[in-house]
Amino acid sequence: MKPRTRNPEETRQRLIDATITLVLGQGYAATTVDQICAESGLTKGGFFHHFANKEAIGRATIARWGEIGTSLYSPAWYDETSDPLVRIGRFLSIMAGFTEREAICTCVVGMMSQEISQSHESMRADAARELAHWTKETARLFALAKEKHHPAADFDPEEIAWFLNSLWQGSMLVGKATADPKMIRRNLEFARTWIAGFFPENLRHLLNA
Amino acid sequence: MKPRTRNPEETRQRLIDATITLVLGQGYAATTVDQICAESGLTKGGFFHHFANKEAIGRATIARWGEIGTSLYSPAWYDETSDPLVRIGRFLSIMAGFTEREAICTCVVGMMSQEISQSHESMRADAARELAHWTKETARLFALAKEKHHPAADFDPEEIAWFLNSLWQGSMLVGKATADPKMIRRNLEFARTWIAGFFPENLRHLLNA
Amino acid sequence: MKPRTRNPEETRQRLIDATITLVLGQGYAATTVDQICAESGLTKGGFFHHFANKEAIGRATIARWGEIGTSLYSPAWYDETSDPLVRIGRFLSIMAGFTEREAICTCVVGMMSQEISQSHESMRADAARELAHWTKETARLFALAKEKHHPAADFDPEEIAWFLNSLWQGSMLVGKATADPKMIRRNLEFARTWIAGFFPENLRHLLNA
Amino acid sequence: MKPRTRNPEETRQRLIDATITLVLGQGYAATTVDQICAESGLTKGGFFHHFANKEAIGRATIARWGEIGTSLYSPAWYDETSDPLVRIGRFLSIMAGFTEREAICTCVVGMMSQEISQSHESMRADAARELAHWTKETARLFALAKEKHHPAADFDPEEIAWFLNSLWQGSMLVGKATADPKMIRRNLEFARTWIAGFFPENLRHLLNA
DNA sequence: ACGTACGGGACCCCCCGTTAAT
DNA sequence: ATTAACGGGGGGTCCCGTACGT
Repeated sequence: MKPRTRNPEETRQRLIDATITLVLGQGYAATTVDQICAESGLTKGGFFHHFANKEAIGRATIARWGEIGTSLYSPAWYDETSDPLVRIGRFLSIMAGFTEREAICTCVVGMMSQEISQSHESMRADAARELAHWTKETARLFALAKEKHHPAADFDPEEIAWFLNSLWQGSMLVGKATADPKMIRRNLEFARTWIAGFFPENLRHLLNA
Repeated sequence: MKPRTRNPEETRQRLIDATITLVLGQGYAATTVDQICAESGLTKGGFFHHFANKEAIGRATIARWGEIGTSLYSPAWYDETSDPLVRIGRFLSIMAGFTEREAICTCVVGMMSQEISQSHESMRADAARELAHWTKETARLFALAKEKHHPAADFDPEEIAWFLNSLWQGSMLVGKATADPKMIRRNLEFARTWIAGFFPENLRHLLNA
Repeated sequence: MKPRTRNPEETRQRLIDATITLVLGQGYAATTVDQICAESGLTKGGFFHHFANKEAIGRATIARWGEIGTSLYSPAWYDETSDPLVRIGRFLSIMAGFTEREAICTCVVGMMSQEISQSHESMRADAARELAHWTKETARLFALAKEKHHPAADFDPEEIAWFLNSLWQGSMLVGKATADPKMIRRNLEFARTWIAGFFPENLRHLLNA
Repeated sequence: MKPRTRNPEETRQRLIDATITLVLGQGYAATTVDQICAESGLTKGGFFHHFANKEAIGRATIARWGEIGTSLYSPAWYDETSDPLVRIGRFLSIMAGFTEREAICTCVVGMMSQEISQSHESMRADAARELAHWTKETARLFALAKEKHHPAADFDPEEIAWFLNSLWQGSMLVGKATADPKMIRRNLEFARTWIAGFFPENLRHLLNA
């Protein structure tokens, strides 16, 4: 009966982190509030002090995953000193690295999108926002590259970014089902050479930095 | 109080079809046996006569989805009279057509993979098998094309097929979250030109048949 | 794991009877589905097979109480052979007898009305219907008496019946709070003499049969 | 984060007033401490500073309702200058007026009695005390009238008062269920003529003042 | 005096699965 | 082959009360 921490913000984080872990493993619907509580050492009474309902923590989890992604990709997205092509290359490498670092290579936003897009409109919108954010930042890299280096073939940065996003999400999905992370990396290498095709030959090596 | 049909096989199909509908809309975990019964006009007792448990119908649903896919793609996969490149082109068009025909463009296997791959090993294996089947048939087209037409650049048919599969799954996922099927079709067009790049220029028009 | 009875109608009755007991003791809101189950030897799974939700059994309980009342009052309400005044007198005696027979003299409909009339419209309507039924049957007795015996003072049978209903409900309420059933009987005797006042002196003895 | 008022007594009143509002609408059991806090703009901590538990505010609410009643009826109960019969008439008119003033014509004490009389002995006693107080003050009027005007028929002031109390409580109960306040007023008029019957004809007009 | 964070428990509902009956 | 009745056990929500700050 002792409040163990007097740090509500940290408790909130613990709850969200637990949710991330659980959702990555089994999805949103299969994740129960009890599990979240057990994982984060809280009781349900405590849980519902921080989140009005399960959907609330679902949305918070999506938002948190967005932040995690941003910090993961920031060496590519926000390093304004390097050449855009270098940053694109680094971006692909970050994703490839992700497949090696994590036990299960999955995306919370991707997982939840599938389950809830028809049934929980507000969560779907949240997920869509995160995907759009990812795409926008990625598209910005392509726009910069297009501006700086006259591309061999014209392209729309946004369309390329959506293509990459889809490939990435799908690769994680299929990779999880087949339990084959190597395939994910191969897909990313295909993407790298495909992107290279848009730029003059003498610059393509920048993508491999 | 009287059995309404004396056609058990049809009843089984009704149950599976109901499950497909429900899973496409809300995923596997959120789909309840009661909902399946309601959707197919049966009661619990009837359900458990045909399927030992929820997982059993899950597996049957995955298998059924595989059959649906096979019949969907068969004009491309099994038309041995046409040129492989024509069949590849047709294959892409079938997928593009799918985005227009269906209210929600989704794949049962893709959806279930996400949710159950860590928690239900046998279902994961089933899903993986279906994905592998898709890939194998698709890879066969690429192998035939490679055999018939000397490709401009070498490639591994299987790797290409996994790439396509991933892109397709990811496009459906992202398309559902963003509610943007046009993007799916754009992604498929990117794939078409990317594939074209592997073959000599004078043959590429075959992909657009 | 053995279904103890194969008599669903009886099970339903057991549930309703348990609800009556519990509601009489503590009201509707304080009565839990668990208590109802414990009292009737069923599990919650069983309960929700018979009733969609708590409100459903609430409504069934109101209806059942109406039936109980009807059979209680039927010697007065439906004995078409006796003089109306005799039947009115018998009616009052039935109520008075009720205060002696029952451990707690209370009315389910009256209790539930109080709690739910602002919050559960459909239940309120059910309760109102039962009260109106009671009044209608009672008013019919007064109408018969008025028709047969020219009353000393004119009166509206319905108004008298509502008055009696209110007095009866209020007496039970106050009697419960003060734990004084004798007061209820005194109130009913006041009512008897008040009613007597409407009829010629030489007939008044009929009310005391 | 700062105590908004430095007036604890007023806060206590706000809590009780909120409880009155809520109990009138939905009863005691259905009223939660959280609702009381929300209604009075306080938090749980504040609530439990003023009241040890839910029962404590229940008892305070009963007491407060008694005070409200006293001030409501004081023009009849405590105007020692007027004739007792005039005061009795006024008393009935006050009740009739209550049915017109209030959106829902209900009595907190009556409502709570029903719910808690079997389960919360101390609250039942409180409610009984309030009902007895009401009766005592009312009985005093009848005793005064009996003393001053030799009644046509003998009566026990207390018994009459309990009768009136029961009728009043029951009328509010039934009136709420049937959503018919006019009936309540009709019942009170019946009571008025019934009371009149105890006094000589030439004095009865005093009751209609 | 009052707010916030939390514990512990229960409430309603429902879910998956079994058994007996038809 | 299909149904109805029921068991057992969560699942999400909320409720009452406490501990601890301010």
